[in-house]
Amino acid sequence: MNNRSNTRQQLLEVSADLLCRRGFSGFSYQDLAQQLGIRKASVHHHFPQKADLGLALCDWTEQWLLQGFEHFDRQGNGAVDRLQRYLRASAKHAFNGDRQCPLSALNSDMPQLPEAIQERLRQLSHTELDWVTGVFRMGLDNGELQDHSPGEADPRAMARLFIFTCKGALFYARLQGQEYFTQSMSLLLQQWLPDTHDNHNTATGITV
Amino acid sequence: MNNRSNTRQQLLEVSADLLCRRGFSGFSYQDLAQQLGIRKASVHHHFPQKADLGLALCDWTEQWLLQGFEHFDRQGNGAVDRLQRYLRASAKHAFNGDRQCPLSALNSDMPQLPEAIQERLRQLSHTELDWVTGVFRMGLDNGELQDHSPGEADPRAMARLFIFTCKGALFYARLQGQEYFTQSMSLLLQQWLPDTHDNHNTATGITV
DNA sequence: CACAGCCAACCTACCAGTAGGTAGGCTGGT
DNA sequence: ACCAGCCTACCTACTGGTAGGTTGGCTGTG
Repeated sequence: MNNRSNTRQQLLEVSADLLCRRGFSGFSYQDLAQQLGIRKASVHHHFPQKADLGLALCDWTEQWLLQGFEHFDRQGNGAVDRLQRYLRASAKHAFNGDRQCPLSALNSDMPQLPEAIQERLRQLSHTELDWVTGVFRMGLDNGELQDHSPGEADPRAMARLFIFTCKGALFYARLQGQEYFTQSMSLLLQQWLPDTHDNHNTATGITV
Repeated sequence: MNNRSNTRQQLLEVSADLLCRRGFSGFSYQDLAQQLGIRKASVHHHFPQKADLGLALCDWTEQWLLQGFEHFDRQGNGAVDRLQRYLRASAKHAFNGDRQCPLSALNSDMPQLPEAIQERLRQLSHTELDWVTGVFRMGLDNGELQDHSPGEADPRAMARLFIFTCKGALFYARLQGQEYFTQSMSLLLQQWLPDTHDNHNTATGITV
């Protein structure tokens, strides 16, 4: 029984893991070969240049993201619940093994990446932003969320702030303590909950 | 006239710049030597191991931070103005030359850094958090800021959220567009402004 | 003053290790 | 016969780091 290029898939999965742990320039073909028990030249057979692997990792990441979003949409009940699932998944991914999200990882050494990957990366972050924006729009529409700022609420701006904060918190919480990720995201979400009496009841408070 | 170890200072400055642009493992002694017009071995004379340079960079960064904070304290008028100065300085640093803040840069390749540097890094992020916390406490005390969430306002939690968001926004705005940094930080700050009629007047709105 | 000694700062020349990448050969399934 | 998949063997470039030598300015001492 041959693996019928199972190896390629395994390479992608190991790469994705190493990417999150050490960044794109933080792992080598040697690392990949070692973990799969093959030789370095064999890795080059599947991904001739490391840039090819980079592109493939972008595709892999996109699938990973979309699969997550689909899951949150299926299981989630309303906007706030979806966001909380997103946050819980993010925290689990990051803190089980000291990883970053693959997007942040690629973003880290973006300046020295080929232009093709940079463009793909912009596209990826757009995909994520689109989903979160959709969730915020849903929350604003059904009254789960509201923006107390003057003017009309802008779900895209809120989503952007949400993502920026989430990524920053994941990043810094590795250093300062995981509990601060939860704390910060709760504090952010709190401020978008509508003003109700229940809001002062911890039972309905945001718990990520 | 000898430089009387001017070289060491220059090495630190070039290192700090390269750190922000490419991360700690993203530049080499060869790079430093080239930029100063000396040989690689001479760099080793000043910093025998790269870890020594790392530690020295932490000290350098601390001075850089403290100097900035002192500046904001002297020039700033109240809490919100201080925060805005902090944000403007951050944006200027980051977007003039596609740099990260040195703390984020070190944080990026933290896992593969020696323990001594990791500890120093925790200390550094504490220094930053302390200053921002102080500013938030000032703002809460003098009524410039308020937290609409239930329970007593926690200036440290607010400061943490502020910093996380700022770092995340700096990081992601390189990819998505600088203007979103300003937009997001404004949106965050807006929600901590007290509810006044003026708040609906754009003239007194937050502009970073 | 002259001179010896010291030392920071720099140099050339090297090391082992690893990076990404290539050339070409073997093998087993279709 | 073909070819994906894997191999050995190799390349160049570069990494952090070391050994050992040269220079030239400061210093204390006769």
